[in-house]
Amino acid sequence: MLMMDVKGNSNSSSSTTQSDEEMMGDLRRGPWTVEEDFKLINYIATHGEGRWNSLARCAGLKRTGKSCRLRWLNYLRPDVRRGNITLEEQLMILELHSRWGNRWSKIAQHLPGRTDNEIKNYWRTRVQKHAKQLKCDVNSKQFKDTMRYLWMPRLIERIQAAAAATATNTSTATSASPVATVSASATNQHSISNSDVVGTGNLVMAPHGINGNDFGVSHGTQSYTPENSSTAASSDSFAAQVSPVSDLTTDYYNIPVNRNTNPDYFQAGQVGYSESMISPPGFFNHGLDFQAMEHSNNQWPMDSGDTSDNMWNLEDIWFLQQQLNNL
DNA sequence: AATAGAGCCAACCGCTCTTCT
DNA sequence: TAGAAGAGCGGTTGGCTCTAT
Repeated sequence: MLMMDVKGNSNSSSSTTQSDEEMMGDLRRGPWTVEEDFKLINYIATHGEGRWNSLARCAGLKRTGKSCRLRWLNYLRPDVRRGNITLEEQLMILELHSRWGNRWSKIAQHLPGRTDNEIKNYWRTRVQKHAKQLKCDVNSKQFKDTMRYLWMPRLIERIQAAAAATATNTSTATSASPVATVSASATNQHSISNSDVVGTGNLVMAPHGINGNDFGVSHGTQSYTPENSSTAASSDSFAAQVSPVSDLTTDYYNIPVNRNTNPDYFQAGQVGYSESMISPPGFFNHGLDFQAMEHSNNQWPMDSGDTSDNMWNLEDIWFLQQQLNNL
């Protein structure tokens, strides 16, 4: 599929550089074409990234450097992940956002393969939607408490369940295999209990991507063809490779040996979920039957990786609103 | 089957910070 | 040291897709 519309006339950004101005004559905007993607990929493969304005010129792209950079970082990079945000990633986003607010790029550093843009979009479309349903501001203390004391523990439970199911399946399906047996027991060994979640102080989240192959997604193996270009094909071509629900196994709950040089990565001993998610006194005593809620229906927000946009039913919303009113 | 509305996401905008000369 | 250019960030928007009616 070739282009499409070229919208707008000229870039009036205050940050527009002289180099940009020189290119203004026939600058392209809007969606990228397959040919443009090819040019950019091939040029970067040969010359590397950086110096985006000159890169755009030298690559023969009628785009601004900013546009090239954005396209590369958000879409064409070989290690960019696509597909649904997994439970683990949701949990990470909620936690990191509670720390840093809208520091999307900083949050993205802890979610390998995810871009700040993707995380930002996730937040705006999913999380803010739920805040709206609860009729409270996404930045309000009430909403933050709801995230911290309800959603995040809930996510951890779901992650546990998924891990246990994976272990069970692995064990059952290949019980004759000694390797599988070891794997399953290892998973059980590292599984966490509810008491960890609510405050025994043992749970520390390990950074993703330690081995570069987290979540069962093969990074950097996406070979580029016109067919899997964003404009030629939708992200489905990528999404098909990504399990909607993480195949999380043992590493996630390991106390990590800090193999990442990024000082911002969590380390054992730093505040973890267990410490940061202790329920405020009486929070769960306002009539919130967490387990009953789970069993009566499974329609929690961000309830699972493949149904992360589950809508709340009216009963849930009413129920949570009562909790918020009681805070 | 047609249409309206909502959801999603790629791309753009405008600003700030950093690097270079 | 100051100004220009480059890079990066967060906010916003436009259009495509999906879903409900």
